[in-house]
Amino acid sequence: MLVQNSEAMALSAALLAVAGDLTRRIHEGVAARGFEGLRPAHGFAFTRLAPDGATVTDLAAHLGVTKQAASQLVDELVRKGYAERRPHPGDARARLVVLTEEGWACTRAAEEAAAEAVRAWGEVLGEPELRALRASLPRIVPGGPIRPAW
Amino acid sequence: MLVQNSEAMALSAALLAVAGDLTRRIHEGVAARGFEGLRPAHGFAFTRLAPDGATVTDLAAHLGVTKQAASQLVDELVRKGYAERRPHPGDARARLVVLTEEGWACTRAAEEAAAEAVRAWGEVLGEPELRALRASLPRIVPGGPIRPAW
DNA sequence: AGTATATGGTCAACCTACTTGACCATCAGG
DNA sequence: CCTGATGGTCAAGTAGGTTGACCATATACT
Repeated sequence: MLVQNSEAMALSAALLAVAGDLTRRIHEGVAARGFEGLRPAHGFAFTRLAPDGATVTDLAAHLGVTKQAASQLVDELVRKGYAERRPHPGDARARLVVLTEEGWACTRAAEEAAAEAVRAWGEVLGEPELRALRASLPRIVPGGPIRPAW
Repeated sequence: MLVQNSEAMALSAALLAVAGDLTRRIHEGVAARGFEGLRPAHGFAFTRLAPDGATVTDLAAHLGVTKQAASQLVDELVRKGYAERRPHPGDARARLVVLTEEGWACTRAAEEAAAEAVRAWGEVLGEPELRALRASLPRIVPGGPIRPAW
């Protein structure tokens, strides 16, 4: 029992360390590609806006914050030229927030940075272990929202 | 290349989702065991204080914040009865922050909550995959500090 | 149709965790 | 001893979030 708990803590600590490292690497990689003044929270917003845009309320639910906070975040993205608010087709109350071309470029930069980080893992672990990770992790929290958690 | 990037994103997203889920489960598990009013950041502080205590400056470095912020966090832990400041043996400037008995109880609660979460993973993945995870993850960021990262 | 209620969004005020800057006490090296 | 570096706190400012009030539009119910 004591051993089991300490094993669980070791696994948990390693996971959180890797997650922290990944977040930092993506953030730095994005900044290094010229997209500055962005925080990780913006990245999580991008993942929701990317496909077809989203409403402020959708975004708030995705990020786990109030819609007021989400609205402020959108303000910031709009001010910096990464997103824009358009009228919502089929609901005059709502507004559809979509990425600008600059927003898409930033999304691609984040993907490149993530790929770099994952390549670094591959060099340490080797291909088979990396594939095992790729197979295991998505099964743990299947539909899990990707958002800041602490 | 496009495939590689999107694979990397899928792996990254899964990892962040698992990390977020783990953080949430530990937090809720600790609260469910009667330790309320604690944020995840406090947990990260506990992991540093646990062995033999630490100075405020040590703690600040561990958490990646200023020593003033660390000091405020210690104030809070002291006020809630989880830690206490003692004179530092061998350095009259410094003060050693150590866990109280309540602090140790909370640490054990966090370990139990983490063990519960990991057990849930085991039920989804099966023992072999879980062991593979336990073997792989610590190799990615060997000495990585466990701290909030976004 | 007509009213009532729910929903999307914003404005304003407040809260909290963190920062920067100044400062004091103590340590360590000449 | 001085002198600079280090551990720690106090005070004030900032950033990102919250709660609460409010308007416009959509949806449901007679």
